[in-house]
Amino acid sequence: MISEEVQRFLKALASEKRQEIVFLFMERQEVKVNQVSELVGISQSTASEQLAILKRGGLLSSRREGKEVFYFPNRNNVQSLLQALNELLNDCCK
Amino acid sequence: MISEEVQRFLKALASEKRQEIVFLFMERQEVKVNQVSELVGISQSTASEQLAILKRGGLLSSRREGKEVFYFPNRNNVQSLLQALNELLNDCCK
DNA sequence: CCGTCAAATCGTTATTTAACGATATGTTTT
DNA sequence: AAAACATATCGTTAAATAACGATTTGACGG
Repeated sequence: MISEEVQRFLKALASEKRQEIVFLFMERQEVKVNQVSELVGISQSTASEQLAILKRGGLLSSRREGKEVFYFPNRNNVQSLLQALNELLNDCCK
Repeated sequence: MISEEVQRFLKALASEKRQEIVFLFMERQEVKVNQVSELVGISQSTASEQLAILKRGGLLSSRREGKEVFYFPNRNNVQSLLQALNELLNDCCK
C-alpha cells in the first residue's frame, strides 16, 4: 500500500523524542551518539537505538571516525521522502 | 518544539491501518464509518476511533447526514500541514 | 415517546514501542 | 594482545497504542 521506506520515515517522525533529536541539527551539522544522549537526556543505549530508527527512516546518515560515530541529516533522502509523501497524499487528500 | 497540530498529523499518519483508511479516498470522496469498518476489516468502534484520530490529525473532516456520518479529506488542511512539515524539516534536514 | 439504526464512548485486554542497565563489538593506543 | 573508550545489541520492564465487545448518545420514523 505504501512503501516500506515511507513507512519507516513516518514512524521515525512520529515520536517526540526523535523529533527532538532531529531538531538538534538546526544548530549543528552532526552529532555523536554521546552528545545526543546528553543533549536530549536519555541513556546511551536509547540514543543509539533512536538514532538507528531515524537512520532506517531515511532521515539521518552516519559516518564513523575512529571510535566515534557521527550522525547527520540525509538531506537528499529527506527531500525525496517528503516528495513521495506529498505525491501519496495528492492522490487521496489534496 | 513542534506544534500540537503537526504532532497529531504525524502520529495519525504513522499507523498502517490509518494509512489504509486514508487511501480509501483515492477511489471515493467520502465514506461512512460502517463502510470503513467493512472495507478495512475492523470493528465499528475501532473504525470510529481511528477516524477520530485522523480527524484530530487534520487529515479528515466529517459531516453528519441523518444518522450517518461521512468522513472526507480535509484537503486544504493537509496541504498546509505538509507545507508546515516541509518547512520544519527545511530548518534541520534539507 | 418508542424502536431502530449509525456512530461515539467506555472498560478491558493484547500488542507495540520506549527506555534502561548490562553486555558485546569495534577501534585506537600502548 | 590488553586497556580504554564509543557505540551497538540484548533482555527485561514500563508505558503507550490498538482492538474489541458492550453501552451510550443522537437522529429519524412510526
